[in-house]
Amino acid sequence: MQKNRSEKYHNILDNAGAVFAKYGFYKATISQIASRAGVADGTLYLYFKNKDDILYQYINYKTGIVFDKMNNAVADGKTAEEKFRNLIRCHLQEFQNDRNMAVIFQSEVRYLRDIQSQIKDISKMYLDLLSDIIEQGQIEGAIRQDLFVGLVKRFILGAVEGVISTWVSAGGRYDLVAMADPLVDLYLNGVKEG
Amino acid sequence: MQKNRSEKYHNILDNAGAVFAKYGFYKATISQIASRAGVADGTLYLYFKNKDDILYQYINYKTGIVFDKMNNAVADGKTAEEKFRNLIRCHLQEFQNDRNMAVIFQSEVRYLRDIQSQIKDISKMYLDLLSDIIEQGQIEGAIRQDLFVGLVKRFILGAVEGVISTWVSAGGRYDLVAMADPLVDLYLNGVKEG
DNA sequence: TCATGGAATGAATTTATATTCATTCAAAAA
DNA sequence: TTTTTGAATGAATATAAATTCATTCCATGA
Repeated sequence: MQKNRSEKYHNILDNAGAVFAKYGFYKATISQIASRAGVADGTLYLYFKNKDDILYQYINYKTGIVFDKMNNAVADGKTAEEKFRNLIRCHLQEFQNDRNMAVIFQSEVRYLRDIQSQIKDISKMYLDLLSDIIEQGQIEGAIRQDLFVGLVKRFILGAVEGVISTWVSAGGRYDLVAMADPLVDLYLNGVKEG
Repeated sequence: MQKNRSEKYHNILDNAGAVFAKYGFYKATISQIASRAGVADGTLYLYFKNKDDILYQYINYKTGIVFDKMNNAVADGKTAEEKFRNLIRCHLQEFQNDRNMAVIFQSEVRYLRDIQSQIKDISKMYLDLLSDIIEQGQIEGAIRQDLFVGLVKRFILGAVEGVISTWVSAGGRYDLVAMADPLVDLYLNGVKEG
């Protein structure tokens, strides 16, 4: 039953994620995390430098996973539209699969900003993926030329985050991934008749 | 030079906003706020119940102002498209005018969620305005009938918030309101060619 | 069976800061 | 000028929780 170092590290990280998601970083206590992880308070300090470091490691770890999945999703598409649809679907899928992560990414905006220089920055990677997709789409003739690309990228990311945020607030009770196609339709065609 | 009760109250509120925006709610201290407002620590407790109450009052106050402006902006438009454009422009304008507010609304998501039942909820009001605009637009024949309205509303709000968030991260260095028209164009027409 | 060393423990310590309240101040009234 | 009264002060207090570290545990190997 004894776990190796990595298993215990990830066990603490997972439970920290649950506690951070439930109470928020500042209201969460070391004791809550330790007791949920089934270890003593002091044990956390064998694996992490301090409380901040727990959140830092958590975000870094989760970011790495999502990072890879999104890159793969995009690589799986051929046309710009396929790549784009894959990216949005993957995004929704990953956040639906890990609600704690979704809550933390959404709630600890301030913290994320403070550390985003030392960490793989998921937003930056996302925006870069979108740059490539848009450029490819413009070459293919599938996407308008007269776009302010910087704005379009923020527009797209903001809207997905908004949709995820609503899903989180609703307690994750509906299928988030089902939003992918209607969402892509809105991005592509807008809301105007005709 | 002595201020009446209301002036002093608002002076504390403004300075609290600046400190919350700079350090975040939890890292901000009562002493910082008091000293920035030019009063003693204890004085804050003559005007506010406790630290939480300061943020609560701040949000409530700012929400009320923005609330009214947005309602007026929409009322000033005639067609759905005018109303919509006025709303987006007003939104960007108000947040550009008050960067501290923008930062706080963006950073204290968790806190906002925790109190949003006791407070005028700006998101809810916003989504309700959008419902009306979309419905009117569909009647006018300017907006598609085949829309999932719940999604469209979150899509729109999310995208504006994303654009504001980027502006905040960039230190508010460019003109946010200039984004209104290109943004509305994206909502209406999407990114697809043709 | 005993000895060893690294891991885990959790009570005690430290630190930080929110909050209180006895005291002071200052404006207006007498 | 003196008194009164409510506001303001800020040093002292209370509290909560992060962090430390002397002690205990336990798996391993002699």
